Amino acid sequence: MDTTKLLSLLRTCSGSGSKSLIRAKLIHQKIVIQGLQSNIVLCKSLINLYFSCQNYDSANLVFRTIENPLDLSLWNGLLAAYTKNYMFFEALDLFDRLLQNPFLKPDSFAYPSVLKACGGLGRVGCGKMIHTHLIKTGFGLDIVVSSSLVGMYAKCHKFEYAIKVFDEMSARDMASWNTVISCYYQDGQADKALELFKKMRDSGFEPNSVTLTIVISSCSRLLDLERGKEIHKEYVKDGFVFDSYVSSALVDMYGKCGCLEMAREVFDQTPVKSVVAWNSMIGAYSSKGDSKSCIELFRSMHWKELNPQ
DNA sequence: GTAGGGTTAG
Repeated sequence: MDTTKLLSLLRTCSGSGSKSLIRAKLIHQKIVIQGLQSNIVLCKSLINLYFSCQNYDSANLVFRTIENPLDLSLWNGLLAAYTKNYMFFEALDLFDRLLQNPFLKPDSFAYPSVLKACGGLGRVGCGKMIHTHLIKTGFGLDIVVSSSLVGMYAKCHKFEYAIKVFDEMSARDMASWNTVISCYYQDGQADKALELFKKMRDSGFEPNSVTLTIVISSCSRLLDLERGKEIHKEYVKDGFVFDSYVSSALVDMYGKCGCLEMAREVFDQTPVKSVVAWNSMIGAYSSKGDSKSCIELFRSMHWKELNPQ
């Protein structure tokens, strides 16, 4: 069996569950038998497959078995896989090993994952060191890297630093704006978040579902029903199949503002209801003292085989 | 056919 065949096998094998894990191990075995355990493309695909099966030890083993892992994208892919799965210690550990490798240097694709790990662990000291390094190397000019810096400082509750980095960015994209709007929201400054939302639109950006989630939540926190309604009308199209984050935020906003009818309307229109949507709707009835509806919803939540948290 | 950042409640 050649590399192309193995690669297409790996690609059809996506998904989780025990079945695909067994298949992953079989393909892994074939790769080793053919002596292809240092083939970068195959290893990257196999590592991703093991991650989708949540078998992190095997993914790690694949990486460690590669004789000369001198391909940066392999490291960056593993770093991203770790942070995507909230394995922040593992990500920082891998980054350390990358720094120790005499033949490799981290590039602009490595830093976003590492900064996310720093933020996730609240390691602001580590984040600051990386910040200094980014200024020296020039990688901080990269829009994704600098947005990650903003996010890292915000996660570490260093909001002044976060805003400073954002203000100094020479170019911004949608995600940078979302990061800074979310930063104000996290800092308890929902009014500032809405202010930045306006600035974002004035700069020529149309909000996406991430933006809408944060600004609707900001309206909720400010109990600003009128503003929330406006945003709902203007940006969330009628009969549109809602994004589950946006619809949960809307249910919460209407519920908090005491507008039960609208909360229920959005809730009923949401095809795939998240746990947050259920909790927000139940919370809305609860705040009105309507325990009958609370219990009714709680029962149908179980009926839908959704586990309450 | 390569690898990166941003989202909701309690």
